[in-house]
This record gives sequence, structure tokens and C-alpha cells, in this order.
Amino acid sequence: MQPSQESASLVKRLAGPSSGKAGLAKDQSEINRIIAEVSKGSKFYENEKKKDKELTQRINKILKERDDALQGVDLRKVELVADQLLQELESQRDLTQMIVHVDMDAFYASVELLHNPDLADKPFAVGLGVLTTASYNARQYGVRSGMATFVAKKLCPELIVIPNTFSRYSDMSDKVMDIFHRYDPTMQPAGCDEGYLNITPYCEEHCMTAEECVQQMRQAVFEETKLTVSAGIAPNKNKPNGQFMLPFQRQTIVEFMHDLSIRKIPGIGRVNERLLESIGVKTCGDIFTHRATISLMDKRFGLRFLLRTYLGIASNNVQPHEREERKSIGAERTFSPLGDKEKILKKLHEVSVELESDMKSNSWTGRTITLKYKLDTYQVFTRAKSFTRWIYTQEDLYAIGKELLLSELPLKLRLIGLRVTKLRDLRAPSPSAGGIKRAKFSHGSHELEDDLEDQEVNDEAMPGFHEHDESEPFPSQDMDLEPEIEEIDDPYDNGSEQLPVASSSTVKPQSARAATNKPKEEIRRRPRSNTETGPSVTAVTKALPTSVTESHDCPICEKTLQTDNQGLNAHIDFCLSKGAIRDAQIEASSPARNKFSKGWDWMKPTTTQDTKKTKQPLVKLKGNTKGGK
DNA sequence: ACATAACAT
DNA sequence: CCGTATGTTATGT
Repeated sequence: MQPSQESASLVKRLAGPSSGKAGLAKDQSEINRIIAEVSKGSKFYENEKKKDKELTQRINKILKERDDALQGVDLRKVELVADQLLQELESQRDLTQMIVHVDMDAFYASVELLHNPDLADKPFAVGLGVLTTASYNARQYGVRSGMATFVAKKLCPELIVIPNTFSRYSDMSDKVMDIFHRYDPTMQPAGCDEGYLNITPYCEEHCMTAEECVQQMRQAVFEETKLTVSAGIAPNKNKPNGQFMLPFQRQTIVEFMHDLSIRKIPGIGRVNERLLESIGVKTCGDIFTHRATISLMDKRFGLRFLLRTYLGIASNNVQPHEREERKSIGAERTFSPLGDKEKILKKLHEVSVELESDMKSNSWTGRTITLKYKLDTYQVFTRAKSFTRWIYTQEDLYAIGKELLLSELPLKLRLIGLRVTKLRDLRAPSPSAGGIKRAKFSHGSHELEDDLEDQEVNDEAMPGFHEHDESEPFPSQDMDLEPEIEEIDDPYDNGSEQLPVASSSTVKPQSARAATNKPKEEIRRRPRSNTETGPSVTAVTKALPTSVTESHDCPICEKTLQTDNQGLNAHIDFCLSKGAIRDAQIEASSPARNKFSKGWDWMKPTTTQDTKKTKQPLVKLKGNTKGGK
């Protein structure tokens, strides 16, 4: 392909998502050059290169599609359709709510600075192999979060790197969030260092303007924590320690959006940015220009979503975090490439131990286990297996993971991980007719898991501890109005909101082994059938001795049952579903816990699909609907 | 309904 | 000498 264009996108890719922000001590192109130079030759680099090439191919395909779609079409007519939708969306605009997006400035770095004032004004960053935050000073050198440490050091040799101390961030985060809650009890935290508030009620009660309110709030945060926070009232923010208010007027908002890079829109990442760019959409304003194309390729790009973006209309429903419904829990770790089976298994063991511990702490159990591994080439693969019974012991996790792993094995890995999904909270009162969660837009489709799935809200450690990049090293004048399209909109509409997110394409080697040892030619693979005598199934079944005696102790109620596996499983389902577990645990006090972790060898796989197929490239952006389907 | 990959934060 | 955790979706079986 065009070498120039390709390397350009690659360089950009390497530079990371936070590049391109002004105010640097070094020239951005110089920074990119250094990054590329330092990265070159590494396996990581090669992998990025490959991914970049694949993306380029996807783009070419999209362009072809577009050209076909455009054939003999009356653009005017297509535009009219889009315009009509625009009008409809416009009519839903709600300018009455004052939404604020608050974001701590360089959170981790700021906290570390409080802990060690000597760091003031010095270029430092937080993180280990990969940086999670860079101080403002360090940013001047092009150092960014998400950047490999060694690359950062090349950019800034004097860079001081500090390891993360999550407990500190967590404590600080709690304090700050508490303050936010004073202004909006139903605020919605978004990660540990930011959140959304609807201060409309507060302002009314206190006869304040939004700006006064936010000013006061930020002041409070600073006084009580010595941390600064930036806030955007309306769709954007400005930092550090800044505050920005976008007038609540349609025209102002649309104008603001006009030159905003689409990359700033939540949900549009690196890939979608490039896909959209390929059809001429770089800024939100471009959306209108190309509305006909987008309309014709609605399935790919999500017309509705983009038009809303263009209009600067997003959800304003800040209502509390109704979430708290964990969908998965997992653990993984990276290490220097390992080829030795025993050593790899040892890593897997570590992971299983950690995962069990994590699951135990909140009484999670799950029905499907996914093994994840990354080759030394950085290619990632996952292999999953589902069970009828709930899994949560280290023994089971390890056994299942091992099973999945062994059939892949002759590999050189640099990461191994396990994840459990189809979760259920053992402590939860159980199913109960509650229906607490999915009372939304159930389209009757997938409702079948309701039987087993019914965990309730659960406490849990702070999720996603990550600091996304912020804007500028320098305040004001720089106008780095980071959007946070978070504004105006009606609470109801969202029915069919489309959030463009690219999906796969790559003609990937389905087999890691093939990927390692061979080009990508003979990537054939005999599907390991599951239903039949699939090796995996049989293997697992064997590996985990099925009922030998016909007597089992129920891990829930501890009763000894004279029954086979089926019977035991049925009984356990009963215990779990009736919420009897809670009572049982109370009765049995703590000892029950221990019994719990005694390998259940009756688990049995229900499925084991091994999709070693060649996926078909097919670019497309899909729509993301809020509650619906 | 399930498994996998890709994407995003 | 380029991480970790979690969620979502598209796709094919």
C-alpha cells in the first residue's frame, strides 16, 4: 500500500491516543519520530504494524462499499432523509438540565505529588511498564499515559517513574466523590477520577448559577483535598483546574461541535476515527457534510448516533449509577515470554489463585470460563467453556484453564489470564420475582438466562483504575476544550441510538499455533466438536472425575445427598435459587466457606465450541443501543 | 445460546 | 523493552 500513508497512520498509532495535543516542549513530529525510532523492530511494533495494515485493508473495503452504494443514487434524496432525522432529533433537544462533567487533573500524579512534594515541577509519571499518568511537566516532553516506560524515558531521560499506589488513589477518590455528592446525590461516578452531575436541582435550591455552583464545588475539593478538578458545564471541559461553560443555546452548541474532532466523542476510538476519516469525517461538522454517505452506510456507521453527535445532543440522564451489575471477573498477568509448559502452567496457577480470591471476596460464581493468552508476538486469543454448574474454586478454575490451554500449547506466551462470566452473586437474595434489573426494553429475545441469572447489586472494589489522558499541560488560553459531549437531550429518546464501534474483519489466524509457526496460509483447523467426542469435552470430563460414589455433600446446605451428579446439580440449583444459601451460611457460620473451596468435581461442560474458523473480514460499525436489544 | 475477536474506556 | 480489568458488539455456529 502507499508506504507513506501507511507509515503515517502507524506513527500516529504508536504515538498513542493522547498525542496531538499541543503545548509541548518538543515538537510533536519530533516526538513521533522518536517514538517510532525507539519502537522499531520490536515484536510489539511488528504487531502494531500488522494491525495497522489490516485496518488499512478494511478501509479500502469500506471505500469500495461506499462507491457501490453511491452508484446511481440521488444524493439529494438521501440527504433529505437524513435531514428529516436531524429535525426529529433536534426536536428532542433538552436544554433545561445543567450537566457537569468533573475530572480530576492528572489524578494519580496529583495524589503522588501530595505524598511527595519534592516532585513538584519535575517531570514524573506514575506506572510500571506502562504509564498511567504523566505529570504536566512530563507531558511537555510528549510523555503520556498509556505510553511504555522505556519510550517515555527516551523522550525525557530525567523522567521520574513512580509505581502506582492504588490504595491512595482510592482513598482520595472517595473523599472527592463525597464532595461531589453534596451537589448531586445521584451523581454518576465514571471511573475513580471523574463523574457526571446534574446540578439543576442544587442550583435551584441555592439560587445559584451553574458556574457559581461548580466554582464552589471545585473550591471545596481543593480545600479539602488539595486536589484540583476541572469541570465542563455542558458538553466540554477545560483543564487543568479549569472550568468551562457552554451556553445553553442550540446554535452555540452546534457551533462548538463543528470543529470538534470525532475522536473526542466517547465511543469513537482509534479505529473508528480512521474509518470515519476515510469517508471524509474528521470533525463533528463533517458529519453533516457526509450525511448522505453515512445514511447509505447506516449499518456501518450509525446514522442516528452520528447525527446526534453532530447536533451536540447526548444523554442528559445523569441519574445515579444504576449499574453495579458485574458481568465478568477475571485476572491475568504478563511475563517475559515463556515456552515451557510447566512454567506456563505455573503462571496459570497463579492466576487461578488470584481469581479465586477475588471471586471469594464478593461471593461471585460463574458459569463460563474464558482463557486468554497472548503470544510473544502480541497476538491475543481466547478460549472459553461453559458449564451448567457454578464455578469458583481455584481448583476448578485452574483445571478448566489448563484444559483449555493444553490443547493449544506448543506456544510461546507472554500473558495468561482467566475470566469468569455468566456471573451470579452467591450472597444475593437470589432470583426472587424481583426483576430488578432487566425491566427495561426486554424484547423478549434473550430472556432465558433469567433463571440462573439474577445477581443483585454488589459492592466491589473500584473498577477500572485508569487515568485517561487529559488535555493540556497549560491552562486557559490554549482552548483545549475537551468535549465531553454530555449534555442536552431528552431522557427518553435514546430508543435507537447508534454508537459506532467497529467490529472485526481481519482474516486472523485462528490458531495460535498456526500464527506462530506458519504464515497465514494453512490456517485450517479441524473444529474440535463439542457435542460429539470433542477432545476438550472428553478431556475435561475425564480430568475432573465425575461421580464415582453416588453420595455428595451439597456445598450450600452441607447436606449429604444420595444422588448422582445430575441430582446433586439439581439440588444445588435449588439451594442457590431459593436463596437458601444465605440461611445456610448463617447457620453453618463461617466453616461453610471452607467447604466451599473443596473442588467440586461434578462440574460438567455443556459446551465447548472451538471456533477455529476463519473469520471473514467485514468492516462495519455497529449500532449500540442503550437499553434495547 | 455460545464462542471468539475486536473495540473502547 | 508496551499492562490490567471490564464492558459491548458483531459474527458465525
